[in-house]
Amino acid sequence: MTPPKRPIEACAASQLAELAAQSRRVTSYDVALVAGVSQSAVSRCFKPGASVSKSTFARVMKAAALLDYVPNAAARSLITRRTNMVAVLITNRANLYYPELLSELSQQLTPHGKRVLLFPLSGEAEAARVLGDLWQFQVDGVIAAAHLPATAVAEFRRHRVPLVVFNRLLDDPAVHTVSCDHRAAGRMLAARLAAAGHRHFGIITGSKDSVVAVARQQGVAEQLAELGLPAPLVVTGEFDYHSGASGLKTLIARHGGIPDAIICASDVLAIGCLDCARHELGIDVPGQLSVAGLDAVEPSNWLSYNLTTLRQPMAGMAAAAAQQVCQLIERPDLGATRQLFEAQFIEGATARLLPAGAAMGQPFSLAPALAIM
Amino acid sequence: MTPPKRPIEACAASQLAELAAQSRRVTSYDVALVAGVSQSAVSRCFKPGASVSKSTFARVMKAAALLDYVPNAAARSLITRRTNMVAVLITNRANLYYPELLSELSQQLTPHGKRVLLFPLSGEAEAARVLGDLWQFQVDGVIAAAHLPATAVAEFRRHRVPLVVFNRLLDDPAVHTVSCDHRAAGRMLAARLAAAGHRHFGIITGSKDSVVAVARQQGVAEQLAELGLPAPLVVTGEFDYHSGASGLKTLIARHGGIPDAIICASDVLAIGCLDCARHELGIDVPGQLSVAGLDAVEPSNWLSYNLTTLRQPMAGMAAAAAQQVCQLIERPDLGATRQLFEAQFIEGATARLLPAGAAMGQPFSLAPALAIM
DNA sequence: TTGTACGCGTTATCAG
DNA sequence: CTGATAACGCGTACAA
Repeated sequence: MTPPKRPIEACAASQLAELAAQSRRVTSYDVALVAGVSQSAVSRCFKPGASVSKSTFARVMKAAALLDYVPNAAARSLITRRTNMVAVLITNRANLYYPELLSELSQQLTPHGKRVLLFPLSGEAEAARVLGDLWQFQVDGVIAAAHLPATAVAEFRRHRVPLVVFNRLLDDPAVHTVSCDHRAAGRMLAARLAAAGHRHFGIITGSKDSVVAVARQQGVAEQLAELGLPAPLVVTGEFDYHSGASGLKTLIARHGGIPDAIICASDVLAIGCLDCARHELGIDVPGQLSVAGLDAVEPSNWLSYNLTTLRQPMAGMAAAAAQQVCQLIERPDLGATRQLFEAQFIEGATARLLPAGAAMGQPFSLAPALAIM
Repeated sequence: MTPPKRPIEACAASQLAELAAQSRRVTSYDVALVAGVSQSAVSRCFKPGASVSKSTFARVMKAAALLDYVPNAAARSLITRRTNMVAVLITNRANLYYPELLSELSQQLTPHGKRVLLFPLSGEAEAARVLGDLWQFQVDGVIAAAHLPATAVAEFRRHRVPLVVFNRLLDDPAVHTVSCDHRAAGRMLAARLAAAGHRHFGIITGSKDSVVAVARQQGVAEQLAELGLPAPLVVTGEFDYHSGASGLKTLIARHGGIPDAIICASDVLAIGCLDCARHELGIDVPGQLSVAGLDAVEPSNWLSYNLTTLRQPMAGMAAAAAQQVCQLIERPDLGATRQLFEAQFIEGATARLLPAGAAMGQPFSLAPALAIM
């Protein structure tokens, strides 16, 4: 195959014509023909760090540009066994309440050359079908920010797909995990509120299949028990604004009055509770009632709310998950790690609190509940 | 290749051992060997609507299950020229303010057997690199909910990738589009406010590269001009809560007092403006000032705000975009369509308004501005 | 209905 | 540094 005497442009034009006639797509072979080199030379030009001479590289790139050639990822991954895709399993809830999660994950994966393939999970029943799809795509790794059926982890292992579980702690310790320590967060919040003298706690939570909410609730209950305080009243609804309001009313009815503090399993619940207390029931928050959320979504720090809550370091967690899955893709046999992030306490103004650091042995007017400690 | 006399399970076990030894992955050929059929028979079993006998189908499926076989999408798409992936180009802004967009798109594409491959765009500079990546993946189609560079549309055409542009109207009429009619929405809002007697308008908008915001602002300005009202004062900031507050202060300074109505280019801006007016400046809304948003994100209908705003029918728009791109994938030569959706007016309680329908010729105490009409 | 043979577009190996 | 050749795993005419 001697280099054609005709100028490369003319050569490209005739090649394009032939391509159109046969309705083929542009391949590395076409580029090779136009550039007057072998097909493997073209391939090498598109592989970073391959050994190609300056001059052939230039010819090939020019030909490629003329023909609008791009390497076909499907063909490439057939042989490299890399698709450069990472699957993200995500529930609609996570999608709605942590919009930054997906952006962060994508942003963090891009520099590694990976793209996000989205697998939304609405219900548990869907999981099986979705996983079936998942294997077909031969993704390099998976980040699961959704509830997985019990058998799923074993399946990932069988199919040898690296898995990083996000924001939930499975029983299986051999699973790579990046999560906020929701139980510790619940404990911290309960401790801060108890220290400020609250005795009677209510909890408003969303549907029970949220592992995150359950862990938080556990933390709260544990801490209260250890402090010798009465067990919290628990009301379960959905995770929406309306459930915060109805939860508050139910709690008041069940407790026979306004409890001291209400902890909500999400900020949206807390805001619903807060609005209902202030605007509907005329309750003074935090004078008569302390309300705390758990999430620190954006509206929680708006002036109208200024919610007492806990912030998950979402960006950092997403970055860690991305990092972790990429590492796992390079070295699949790495031992399982559990990265636990600490929630950050946001004081806000919807709960009565002692100044930070005042809880321990300060000469402060201690509330009755503290005397028990 | 006669069917082995050994039970299929034993056959599968030895095959698996061999696979592990060579660290190959399970292929249709392995399944064929275990099931005692040809490779193409296996292929047919995984193609819906192919002609396979009941008995071979059963044998193949059993063998496949024993080996954990799934067809390799990369290899398949090499032949079929379908990757079953749809790229979604999305800005971080859209990601944050319309979290339901991605869920809806995924949900709507799933029944068509398509999955979403995510391409987030932070800045315009990134677009070129992202597009380069995009072609490699050979996606079946693209939904663009981000600003595209002027040359991009031509590139899509050259690469023969079906494109649906979401929520922005390009000049090129030959581009398939699904969008809310933002200009009409702006006009409607301005008209309603003008009808209720507002004369002096302010606009708080986000950065200028949001086509959506620009279109809305145009609509407002046009309508006011047609009604013979003074041109609105415009303040540009970011799209966040804080910019709403600072925008309000700037507007008051520039107007030399409180304007009659402020229209914000997004609900978050409006809420920032509202909170600042009420909590910081002590302005009575809507008594002294009407505030309107443009988006109807979830917080806008919370009791503390109850914002006057316009809702985009996001779910419907997402469904239409998904539908459109799928249709285009089947028939790429379809003529360009522009689907325009109408925004829904949400009265709320942050703007003084006439009862709906009262604007035209009703015996109503007309405000001064209306006399001009 | 089933099997044979080939091609999809690339990367990897190896000899020159 | 370059080119021939062999995979990669599957779908699909075509013949049986």
